[in-house]
Amino acid sequence: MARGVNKVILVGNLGNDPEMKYTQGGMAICTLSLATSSVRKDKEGNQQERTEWHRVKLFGKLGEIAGEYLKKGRQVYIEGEIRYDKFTGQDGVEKYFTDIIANEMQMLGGGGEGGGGRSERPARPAGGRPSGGGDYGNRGGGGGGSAPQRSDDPFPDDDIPF
Amino acid sequence: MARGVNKVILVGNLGNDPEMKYTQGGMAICTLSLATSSVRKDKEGNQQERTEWHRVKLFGKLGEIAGEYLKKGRQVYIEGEIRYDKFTGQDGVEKYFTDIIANEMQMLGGGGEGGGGRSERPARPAGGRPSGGGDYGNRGGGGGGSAPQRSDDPFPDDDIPF
Amino acid sequence: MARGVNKVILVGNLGNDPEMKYTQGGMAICTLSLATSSVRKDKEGNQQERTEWHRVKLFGKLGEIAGEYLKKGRQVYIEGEIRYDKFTGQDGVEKYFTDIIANEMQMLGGGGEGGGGRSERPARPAGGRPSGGGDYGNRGGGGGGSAPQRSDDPFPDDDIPF
Amino acid sequence: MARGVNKVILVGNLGNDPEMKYTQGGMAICTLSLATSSVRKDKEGNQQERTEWHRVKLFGKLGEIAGEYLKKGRQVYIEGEIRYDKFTGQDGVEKYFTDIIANEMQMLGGGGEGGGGRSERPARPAGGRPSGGGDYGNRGGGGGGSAPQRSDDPFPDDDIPF
DNA sequence: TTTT
DNA sequence: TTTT
Repeated sequence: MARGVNKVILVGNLGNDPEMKYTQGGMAICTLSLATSSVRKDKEGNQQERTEWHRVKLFGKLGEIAGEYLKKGRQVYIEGEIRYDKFTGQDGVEKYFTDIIANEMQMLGGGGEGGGGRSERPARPAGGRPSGGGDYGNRGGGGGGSAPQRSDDPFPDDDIPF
Repeated sequence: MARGVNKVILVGNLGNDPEMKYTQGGMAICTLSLATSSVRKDKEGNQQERTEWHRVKLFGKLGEIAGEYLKKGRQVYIEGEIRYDKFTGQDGVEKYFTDIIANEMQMLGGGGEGGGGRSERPARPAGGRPSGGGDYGNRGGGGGGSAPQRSDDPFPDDDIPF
Repeated sequence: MARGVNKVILVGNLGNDPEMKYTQGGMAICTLSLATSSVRKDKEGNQQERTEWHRVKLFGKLGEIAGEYLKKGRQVYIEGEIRYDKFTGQDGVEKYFTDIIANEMQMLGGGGEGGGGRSERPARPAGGRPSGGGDYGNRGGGGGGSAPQRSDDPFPDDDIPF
Repeated sequence: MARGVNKVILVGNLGNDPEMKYTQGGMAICTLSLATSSVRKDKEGNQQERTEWHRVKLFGKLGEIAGEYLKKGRQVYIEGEIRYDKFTGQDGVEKYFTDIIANEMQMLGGGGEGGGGRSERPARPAGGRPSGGGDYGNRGGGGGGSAPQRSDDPFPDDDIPF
């Protein structure tokens, strides 16, 4: 449920390979550094390029897929929401972070499913449980089997003609 | 899962009260007629208004909420996807329909929960099944509530669009 | 200006080469056939694929770029709005069309600028005037030269820090 | 022009009246504090509400309209892009800011044009220049010059924060 | 058929 | 700091 809309849509390229972490419960947390750039003219009429680097987080099953298939340089579509966080460091200084919490991801430019091949990174650490379960960032995360790559399903029940 | 992105975002006003139907399995199908209009200048520089009427469908729990709380004239935010359908009438003529299949809905302009009050329309026909937990939009679904249910012909009435 | 929001975001692949037409005033009208598909499980648990074919129109400068650089099979990002039209044929039968009127386009998957090379299609017919002018579908469409590939500019004036 | 997509869509309520500033050139800069909140269940199954406060900036004509018509508490639709900035304070400490740069705005919930009445704040400071035609959002702009341009290396690699 |  |  929501009071309001907080939606982000990004198409960009990865500046680095994905970074993987796992919660104690074994849930994947994948962090991407994603560049979107645009060109405009400044006051003197010169071309000016500006790049925004987005910190994108993908949780659970979606994070695992991202960690397996994405690599530095790849182009990706991300849909999610903005989350602002504040931490106070040991030095007592407050630090602010802005993350994009993804709820959908699409690899672009071909190579979709098997395309470039999986990375060598292990998909999950020993001891992790089969994901899916106790998600806390990923809305939905289909309990069951398949890997929908999206956590919104417009068809809640399945007796809909398809 | 998806190969591609098909996303629609609408903010508009209802031209009529929602229309409710139910599958044999008891799933709600709510249809909205939603207006979005824009003004531009034509070649002569005159203000020209144009209104698009979107046919929006909401299924399941989301459809029930829409049917209960929305009314003619209300402003609403819809997120969903475009679906094109073709039916051949008894006269052999093909008919084309474009629907927006909603996966998120937000009532706008206050009155959200108790606001204008529920409509008098019955929320569900006799025999319908109870409809699970309370959540706008249906990211995820799964987990808690109602079980999927089979119906032999999910769309008994639906060879009559509109 | 608008009373409401009517926004579409698509990522898909072209089913065909772009079709080009030109108004009497010389403005380009480019039509794309764009596929977005999704996979779900039906009631029996089988994978079911469904593809939507969107008819996308790009006007003016944006249409010329599309006509030059896009080709059958290419993946593209489109942002625009839905427009419903009704025509009555010579047989007296009403026909309905749904178009996506693009206001932004991004070629995906590399090959952006020079990528696969321009198509052989002429960019503009003899006698056409240098485009840009008499737009009727394209909001904005910079009168003069430049090729912004987007018609929204968040920086209306240029004394903005960049 | 853009290499990538950086798009934000927000529907929320203003936490305060808009703040207006003006550049030396007289261009308006309107800053909004916009709340979007969502409710989910935490691990214990309790309802947890979380609110994000977005800092939204609107420039030029759009900023003037926002400054005149918006007020604390009003609900608004914003479309724009994310911009990350870093400033170094006089104390030598780096500070990070995330702004949403709006390119479209829609007041929601009625009261659109004359609704609540204009605020008492002056619309523009003395010396400001007049600010062009009247249109919400600013599709269009453009006019001027240059051709698309390639940048040699769009991805200067990995001097990326985070 | 809505809304401002 | 908003809203329901």
